[in-house]
Amino acid sequence: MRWSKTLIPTMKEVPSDAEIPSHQLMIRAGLIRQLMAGAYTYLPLGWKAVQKAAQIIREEMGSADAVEIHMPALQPIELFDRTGRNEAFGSVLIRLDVKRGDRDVHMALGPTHEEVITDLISKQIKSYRQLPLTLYQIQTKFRNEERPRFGVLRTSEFLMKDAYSFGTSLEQLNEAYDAMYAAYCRIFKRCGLTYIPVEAESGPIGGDASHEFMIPAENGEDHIVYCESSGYAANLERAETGRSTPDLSGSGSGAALEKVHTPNAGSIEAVCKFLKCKPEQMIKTLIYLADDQPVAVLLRGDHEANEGKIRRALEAGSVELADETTIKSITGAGIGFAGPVGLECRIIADHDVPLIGDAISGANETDQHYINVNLGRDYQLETTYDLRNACEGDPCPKSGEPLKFVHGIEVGHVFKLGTKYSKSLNAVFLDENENREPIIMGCYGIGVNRIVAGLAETKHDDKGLIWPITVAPFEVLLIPLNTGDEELMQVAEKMYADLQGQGIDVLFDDRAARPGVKFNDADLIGIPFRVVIGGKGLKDGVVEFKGRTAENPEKVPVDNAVQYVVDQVAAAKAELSA
RNA sequence: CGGGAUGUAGCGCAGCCUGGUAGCGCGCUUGACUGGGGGUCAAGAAGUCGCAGGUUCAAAUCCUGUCAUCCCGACCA
Repeated sequence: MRWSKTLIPTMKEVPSDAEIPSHQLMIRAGLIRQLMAGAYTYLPLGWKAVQKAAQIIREEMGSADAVEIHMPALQPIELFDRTGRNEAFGSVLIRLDVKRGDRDVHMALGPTHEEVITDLISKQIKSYRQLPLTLYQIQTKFRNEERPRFGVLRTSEFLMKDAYSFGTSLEQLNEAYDAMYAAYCRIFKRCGLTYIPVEAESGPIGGDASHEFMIPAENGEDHIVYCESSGYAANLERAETGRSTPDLSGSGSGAALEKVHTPNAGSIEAVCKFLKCKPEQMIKTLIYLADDQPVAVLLRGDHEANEGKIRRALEAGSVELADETTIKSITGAGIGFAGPVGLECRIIADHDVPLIGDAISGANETDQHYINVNLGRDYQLETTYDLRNACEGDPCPKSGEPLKFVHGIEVGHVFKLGTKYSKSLNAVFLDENENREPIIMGCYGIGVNRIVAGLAETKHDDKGLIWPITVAPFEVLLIPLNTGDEELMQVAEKMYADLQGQGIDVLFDDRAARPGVKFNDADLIGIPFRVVIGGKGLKDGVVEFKGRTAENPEKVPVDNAVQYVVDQVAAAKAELSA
């Protein structure tokens, strides 16, 4: 491709709307332009990078025996009604009511494709002999994000690879899952990404049924909890702690329980300000409804409740925070004044609660708190659970070493779905004994845009992008320094043609711009290899070859240059092969 | 959806407080010089000051409303 024939609008200045490096660089390097909040046009360089990532995904899906199809973005709302997700998606689902003659057609722009593909399979698969099967597509997904942000990392319209596996048994599901997991590792390695597979919230199947693939990055929205010595890694929702139930015989100094007036102090923060104490000194009492039964959950004041853990501890199907009426009827007080002392409902506590001596808690009376609350004397516990989000420094569940935290960008998610969709959409097969069974499904997503944005976010220096050769929009940037020099241009044109002839993806900077402009643009757009043809070098019969991150260029004889570049490109690719 | 900020030329910004001819840098066009890390000189083009209403002799500037974008939070199958 000739620079003069394509559109690469590079920018010297940082756009004011872009905060994080990937957003700034993708705009400055001419990869993307914003149309509106959460919707971006991919310009030639950006789109080529996306296509290269997509091609790697296709190759690895193929190796894992997944087959590509293409499903509509337009989907009938009725399918979402059948799975209950019309309601569950809420405002995230973009609904369209379209007139056709005298009737309204209700549809949605697909936020994902479980419904569509399960519907397809329910009609096409009848026998266990047709399974297992894994299908995938690369499609634009539409989600009405409440708050699109971080450039291309969170948008309302994005390109996703989604694969779905269909099997007759858990064994088949596990095989498909493992194949996808392995394929994902190969994909992200080939894309040159630094990634961590982490355990994620797994829903109804439990166990190791879900992993997310994260790119560690300061600006990532997800929180990863990990342990260096055991290799344990999980997202914050999922991460367990290695804490255990402490001594439950009693706590505190023996100071007398005392009720204090705390007017309008219904939050941890307000109570701390009023009583001049720290949140760590408080017992936070949250009233939940677990399968419609009220339960009080005790946590240390500075800790965050984890509803997944609470649900599992209670062995409940669903848990949600109780409404104000329920709280009043159980505690006898307004919101913010619940406490364990004298509370007449089931109470479960986090491991850290018994360790708080002379604690402060609500008195189950509006505008009243207790101080010097102690286990054994003032309230009782039979055991404790892990009910809160992990904190930095908590013991690792495997090694007991302190857990560390890092932010991450989620680029992939593999998930064992089970029969949620096959049951609601009647996707069943006939087994060997003529029994009708629901198909067991898995789903596996990759955010294609996020591969590109994640690379931009994590692979750059102060001059610009640094692409891995596999995803780089071009492999080689060929720069003739003086386009007015006919002799030089003849050499350059020949090299351009020869490199293309060797299968090298080369961008030819044929602009009549000054060297400084070309060099700075070259660094900004981050093509892995740069070949410079200049008048001085040519007199000595050499051109300059430089890797994007190399300190200095190497001089290569003109006659060997093409072969040299071909070898370097091959070597760089080999380094990233899975 | 709560909190905060910003809309002036393609990009980055000043001007607004204290109303009175629309500014700067980069980029763009033309010409000359120049030619290995965003060069110099000269001459240009380009803006309904986000939009609507109001106050005023007069509004980029003051007032009201509205739209858009960004940031923090809530949300994110």
